[in-house]
Amino acid sequence: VNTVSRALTGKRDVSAKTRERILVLAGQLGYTPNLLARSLLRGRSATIGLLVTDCTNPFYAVLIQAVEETLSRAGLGLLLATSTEDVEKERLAIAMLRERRIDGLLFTPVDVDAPHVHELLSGDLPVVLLGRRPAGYKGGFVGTDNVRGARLVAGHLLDQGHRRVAHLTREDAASSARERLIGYRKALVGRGIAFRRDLVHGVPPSVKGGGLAAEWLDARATRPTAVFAYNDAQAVGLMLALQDAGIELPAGLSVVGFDDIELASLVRPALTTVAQPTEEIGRLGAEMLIARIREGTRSRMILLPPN
Amino acid sequence: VNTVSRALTGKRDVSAKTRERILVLAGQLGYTPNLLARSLLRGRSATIGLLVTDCTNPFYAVLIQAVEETLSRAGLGLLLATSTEDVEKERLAIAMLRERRIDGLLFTPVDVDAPHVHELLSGDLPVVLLGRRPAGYKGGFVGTDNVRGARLVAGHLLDQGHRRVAHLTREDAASSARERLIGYRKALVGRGIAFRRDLVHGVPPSVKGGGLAAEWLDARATRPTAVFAYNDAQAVGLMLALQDAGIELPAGLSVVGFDDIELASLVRPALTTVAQPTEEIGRLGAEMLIARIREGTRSRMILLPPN
DNA sequence: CTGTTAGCGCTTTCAA
DNA sequence: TTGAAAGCGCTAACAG
Repeated sequence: VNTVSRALTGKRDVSAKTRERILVLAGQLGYTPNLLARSLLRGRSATIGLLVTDCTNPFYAVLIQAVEETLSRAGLGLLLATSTEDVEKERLAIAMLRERRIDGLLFTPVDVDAPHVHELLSGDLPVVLLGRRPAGYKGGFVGTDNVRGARLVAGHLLDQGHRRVAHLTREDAASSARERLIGYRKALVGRGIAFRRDLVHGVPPSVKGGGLAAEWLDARATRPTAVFAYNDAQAVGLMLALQDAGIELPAGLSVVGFDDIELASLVRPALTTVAQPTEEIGRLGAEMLIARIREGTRSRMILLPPN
Repeated sequence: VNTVSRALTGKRDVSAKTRERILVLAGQLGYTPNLLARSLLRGRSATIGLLVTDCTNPFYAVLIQAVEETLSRAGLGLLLATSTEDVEKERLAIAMLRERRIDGLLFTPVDVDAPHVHELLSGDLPVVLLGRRPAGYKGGFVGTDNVRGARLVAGHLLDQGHRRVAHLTREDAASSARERLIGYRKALVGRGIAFRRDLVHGVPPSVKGGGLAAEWLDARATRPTAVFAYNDAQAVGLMLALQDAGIELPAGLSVVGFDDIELASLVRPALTTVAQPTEEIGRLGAEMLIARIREGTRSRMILLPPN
């Protein structure tokens, strides 16, 4: 048994003849090593967990793809789980992944302040957070500089002369929403314009949410001249609702988004938006986790500039 | 050790008092059962593999989400791999999944006639194919009735009076493309219109591919009055290329697609298309595989009607 | 009801 | 260079 093991894993102390014989036979018999047994012994499963909120979201779809490619190049497997923005489902998913003894976890928390997230981050499992992080967190993280991105794109509207710029946000606990709100505020304040709470409105971060925002706009006495949406899906939903109501864009309302998903370039007029380096987030996150697991490299915070 | 195992897995022969003591202690110690060890013993890993070509494609994104939710409800893990439409990467991915001893595989082959696919399908691992299948295959499959869908949507164009209807296809070995071509042909022949090879053109199944198709159209002497695209991405790419060239739609050209991805409803004019019941494909595929693994139910072919 | 033993397939250590 | 033995954490079978 031992000699076979040594031959197949390419160790030195096997004669060329024996190795040859073993490899041929293994091929004929269709032998596939059992990684479960190896993992049990070594205490490492060569498998990474990825826990996101929703694969359907194009941002996560791209992220998953980038992570998968990076891991597979490193010979690691990918256990995927989704929380569908549900804290309880997230808790169960983490338990499921831990039972399977993942070597590390890439994770987008639903609520960065949930107790089980805190527990996870102070535990032994190597974790790299993607895109969302608790305030004051010092561990591994890769994400977009949301504050900067929001300031950029909201500032763009202001620089075009808009003074009543509304901001669509989301109502759940996503840290990205808080950060984009801060950037929006900074853009205003930096230009000496007062921040007005009543120009901020929370809707779901989806095309449908954008549609709801159109109703909110309609119900207001003085209409904003521009809107900075939390993400592209909202922005497109808003644009379409307005266009379908016969409003000409961008004359009737200027809209900017966030994410630069493919869709942003496919609507007309094309959506002005700020790009998250999504692929890079996935790749760097996976690489950071691999370095942590293999070399024990301490994980850092990487804030990528938006574009 | 045994008593602890029995208590945690909820077996009967443990006194209530002992069980209580064990559960409390396990909680305090943060004990998580090691599924690798259990799997090694039982010969089942409680984990399913899902091998798709590309997570970025919205069709697969929805599929992955549906599969994940079905599996997690059944207490199963999901090992995800992607082939990026590359046959060799696909072969390696299958080996990777087998090493990890998945209990079954949900699979979208790049090329249904590749030797390693044949080998896989005649092996012992329970497999359910999604969306694509080899000719004459008799095992587990869930997919859309592409022939019927194509006939439906191409027929729609013909019924509107179009006579020169072109078909965009893809050039690789995807069985879905062959089937949609057959449906297109049937729609023509059923109405007594001759099939013309020169009205069929292969481009990549993406927005960009649709853009290429616009160039192909321009280069033709007599222009088709309508186009049936392989999928929505192609259709949208074509529409945008024409619109950006100043052509009015649908007056200048009628376009229909296939898939009914979200994007189809977000372009203007909204794209006429035929819906694949994507979520259902994912859910039924996963359920079929679970039934096969747990009850030994023989897997069938399920051809879902398009919409 | 509880404890002991064996063994899943592999790799590490040590002996031949 | 090869083989034998031990043990990773768990559960099935059986003894107490």
